[in-house]
Formats: sequence, C-alpha cells, structure tokens
Amino acid sequence: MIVNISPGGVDLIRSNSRLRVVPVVACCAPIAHDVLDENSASALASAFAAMADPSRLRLLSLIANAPTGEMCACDLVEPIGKSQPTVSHHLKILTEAGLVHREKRGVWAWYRANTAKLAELRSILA
Amino acid sequence: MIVNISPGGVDLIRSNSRLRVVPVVACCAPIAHDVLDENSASALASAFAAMADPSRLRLLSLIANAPTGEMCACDLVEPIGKSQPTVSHHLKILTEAGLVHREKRGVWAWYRANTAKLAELRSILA
DNA sequence: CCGATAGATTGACGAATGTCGATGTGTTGA
DNA sequence: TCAACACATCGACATTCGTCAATCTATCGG
Repeated sequence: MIVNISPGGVDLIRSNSRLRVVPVVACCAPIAHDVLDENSASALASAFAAMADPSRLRLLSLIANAPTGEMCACDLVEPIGKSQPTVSHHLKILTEAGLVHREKRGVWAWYRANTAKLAELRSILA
Repeated sequence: MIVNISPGGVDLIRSNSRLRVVPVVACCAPIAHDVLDENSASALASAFAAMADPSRLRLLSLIANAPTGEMCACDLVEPIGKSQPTVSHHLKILTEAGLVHREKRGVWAWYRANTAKLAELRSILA
C-alpha cells in the first residue's frame, strides 16, 4: 500500500506487525547492504542486547583473553565484583546468545569465546 | 539539561531525574586483546545498547541504505510502524550513541549514518 | 499574523532487566 | 553415606526501557 510521497521522494509501505520472540542467530547481510526485515532485526537486536551490559562485556573479554582459550566460572566471579548468582546469570545470557560456549567438566564449568559468532556480528556492521 | 564531561571520557547527561551514560569516543582495543576495565565496558555497553532494539536497528539500516546517504525523519515513521514520538525517541538514542548524525534543514530533520562509529565498533569485536 | 506542518518533549504505563539472598542440583573425596 | 564444593535456579525488588497520546516548539506559505 503506497501511503505517501515525501521530500525524500520515497514511496512508503506501512507495516504494522510486531515481533516479540527472539531467536538468537546469524541472520543477515551487512546493515548497509539491505534494509533489515523485522525478523532479522529482532534476531540481531537479541545478539547486541547480550553485549549491552558492562558485566557481560567484561566476562566476554576475560574469557576471550584467557591464555588457554578457556576460563573456569570459578575464576570469573571475583574479577566481576558481583555475586555468584549474578555472574552465573550473565554467563547464561552470553551462552544463549551464542557468544560463548559452556562445557561442564566435573564440578567446574569452562567457558570459551565463540569467535565465529563475534566475526559474524562484525561482518554485519560492515 | 546539565552536561558534565568526566575524566573517563564519558558524558553524564542528566535528563529529568535519570542519569544516563553515553560514550563519547572509541574506548578500547579489540575485545580479545585486552581485558576491558569498567569504564570502557560501560561505554561500550552503551553503544551496543543503542543497537539492542529491533526498531533502532531497522532505522539504522534504512538510513545506511539511503541512496543519497541521508534520510528524512518524515520517511522513517511509516516503515517502522510505530508512532511518531516513538520513532523520534529511537532516533534520539541513535544520535546520542553517535551511530547517526542529525541535521535540521528547515522543517525537516535529515539523518546520516556514522560509518566511522560502525567501523569502530566492528574493530572492537575483532 | 495565521494556519499548517515536522518533529521534539512530557507524562504515564506495563514489560523487561540487573541484582541479591536463599535454595536446589549435581559432583567429589573421605 | 555424608559433607563440602561449584554452579544453577528461584523469588523478590528497584530500575530502566519501549510505547503511546497529548502537548509544545519551530518553520514555512500565504
């Protein structure tokens, strides 16, 4: 439905639907190569939301900088300066967003940065 | 509105009774090259928070894909499918985050993507 | 001036988020 | 079998966020 002609000379199409649920996946071409549809925008927004918190960014940074490539959760609580449940909560969000990978070994949980996911997000900002 | 420049390089903008932190400049090396300190993490988180909403991502995408390189705000309301105040609100957040640049010409507000800022964020994900 | 228009601001609201203490779950070693 | 430990989950709370209707502020044409 063509609604309006404005100074930009663009025909506008109204779109009313609203998306609430949020799959966290790779989705799309670089942001300047195609206009994002609503599904892609929601998926991308979820990924960025996972990085929109200082504690989570520092966790991601700590994990990505681990000399062995992985980091025990037990070593992540103290440097973040938040309670253990809070750190656990943030690690879950990072994991569900696909930014880190979790592996339980014995009593400990080991986290590893997902560099492919980071590269993917990077390419979308191109 | 009172604006303060803190030694950390962030603007503390007091708006109504709320205090919000907005990054002014690039802050740091790639996330896997150094562990983020708290100030850098907060600045970075603010930038990602600006992109952590589907409507804002679509606005950014629409602006970045404009053939002329800029987009009139009047052409952004319809495609987003939200009210004019809501779109104005999102554009303000994108502008304050440095992701887009606003230029008022006559009655219209023209927005242009800040590709340098996008490149900056991209490099941080390296 | 006046009326029309673009868009920013305000105030209000429900929803989502970050945080913690308390508790639950699973593993280890004695 | 049991106690200690690592970590996840739950319940609650205050704060922040996205949204809209109503309103305000400029700017333009006549």
